[in-house]
Amino acid sequence: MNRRTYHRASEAERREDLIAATLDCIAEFGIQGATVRQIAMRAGVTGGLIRHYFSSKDQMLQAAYRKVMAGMTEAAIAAAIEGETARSRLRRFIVANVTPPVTDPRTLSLWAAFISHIQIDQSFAAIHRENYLSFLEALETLLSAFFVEEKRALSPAQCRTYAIGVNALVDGLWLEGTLAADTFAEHELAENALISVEALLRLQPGELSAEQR
Amino acid sequence: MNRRTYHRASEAERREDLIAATLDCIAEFGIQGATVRQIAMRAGVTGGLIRHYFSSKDQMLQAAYRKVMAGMTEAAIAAAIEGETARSRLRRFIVANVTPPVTDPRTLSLWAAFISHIQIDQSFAAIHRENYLSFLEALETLLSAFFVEEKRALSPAQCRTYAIGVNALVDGLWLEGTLAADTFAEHELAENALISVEALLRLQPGELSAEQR
DNA sequence: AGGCTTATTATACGCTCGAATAATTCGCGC
DNA sequence: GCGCGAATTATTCGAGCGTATAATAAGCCT
Repeated sequence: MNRRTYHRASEAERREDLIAATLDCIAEFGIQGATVRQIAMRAGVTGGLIRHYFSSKDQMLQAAYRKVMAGMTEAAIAAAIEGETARSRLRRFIVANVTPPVTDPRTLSLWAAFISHIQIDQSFAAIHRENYLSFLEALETLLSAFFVEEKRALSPAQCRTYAIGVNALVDGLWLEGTLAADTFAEHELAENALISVEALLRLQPGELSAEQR
Repeated sequence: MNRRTYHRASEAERREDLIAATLDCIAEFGIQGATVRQIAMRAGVTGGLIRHYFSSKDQMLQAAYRKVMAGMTEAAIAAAIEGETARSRLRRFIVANVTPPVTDPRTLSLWAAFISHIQIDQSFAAIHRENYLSFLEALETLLSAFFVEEKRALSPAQCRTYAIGVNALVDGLWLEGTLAADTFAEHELAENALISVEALLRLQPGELSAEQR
């Protein structure tokens, strides 16, 4: 009757491990293949432990969804705040969203798996909405600061319209660039993104895309 | 021992029914809920029949994926060819892609479910690639004809870059508009799409978006 | 150092899954 | 109108699912 020896981990640590394992399984085998047993094996524990940390498998999936979305927006925002001017911050934000690690087949696969569950489970819809709005707001803030810096007057409504358009463009390029990654060279996508955004905002060519000003 | 009475259908008819039932199940219960038994029940047959028409459940899923994608592109192309000028055809194509039935939560849910399987199963990747390229080509053709009509010289490379950008924008607006449908009024999205595309192509305001010219 | 809490393992249960096979009934060709 | 091929149903199988519960060992506290 030799039981497995094991290590007692802290709650935060263990939860994180389980969520990471969940994402690994979804990315590798799809949401169908992310079974309690597979996830537990990946995390190096036995299946029963999952129910000790999450009241159901579904709750664990929701936590995993939050993790994916947080990772994506945080990466972009982290890149943005490094910029010194509003122009640079906007530029960095856009580029980060069409550059690894955000453009990553695994990330896309995870994102899509959860998106397809929005219709089925309202809890996922709420998580999506939360993240969508916060992303849109971040973009709107960057845009508005940029226009102030450029001394260009812009109504809030106009700014919002721009934010929606830029958001769509960035999302779309992210999709294209990740799904057809082999079609685009590394920075080709980023260049296209900057040129497209500056056109969208009716800026002068180079006003946003040029390396230095 | 009363067996169910049944109707012998033609192969094409039966396959179509089964695929439609498959999509219904995926949309309603997710890809996890699209089980052989559920699908069969939805189609009004028994489970065994599926294996009579498809060598495996996976093959049926692939056929279903093709169906979804074909439906989306066909709807947009059908709208486009009704236009009398190149401008009108481009305009119609764009609007169709951000208007029902293309912008439909069910369609999005199906699309996302399959996208998330691209990484897992190469067969799905091939189907995606096929459709992406054909969509991009259709868009490129429309754009190129439009620029000819406008007597604006454009290198093929420039045209391709535009096609990639417009494709991204349309995809992104489709995503946003469907996922946050309640945020946008019916034609708000279409208007935004036209205005954004005309900015992207560096056209004069109204050159594409205005109702009449 | 030894007891107590509890994180973790182990095992079992009832259900549903995709697939295979056998039995039946439909409907076309003659 | 009947026989025969094949479309369809019915039934079965082993595997794997999520969950529940009991047994166990890890490691902090005093």
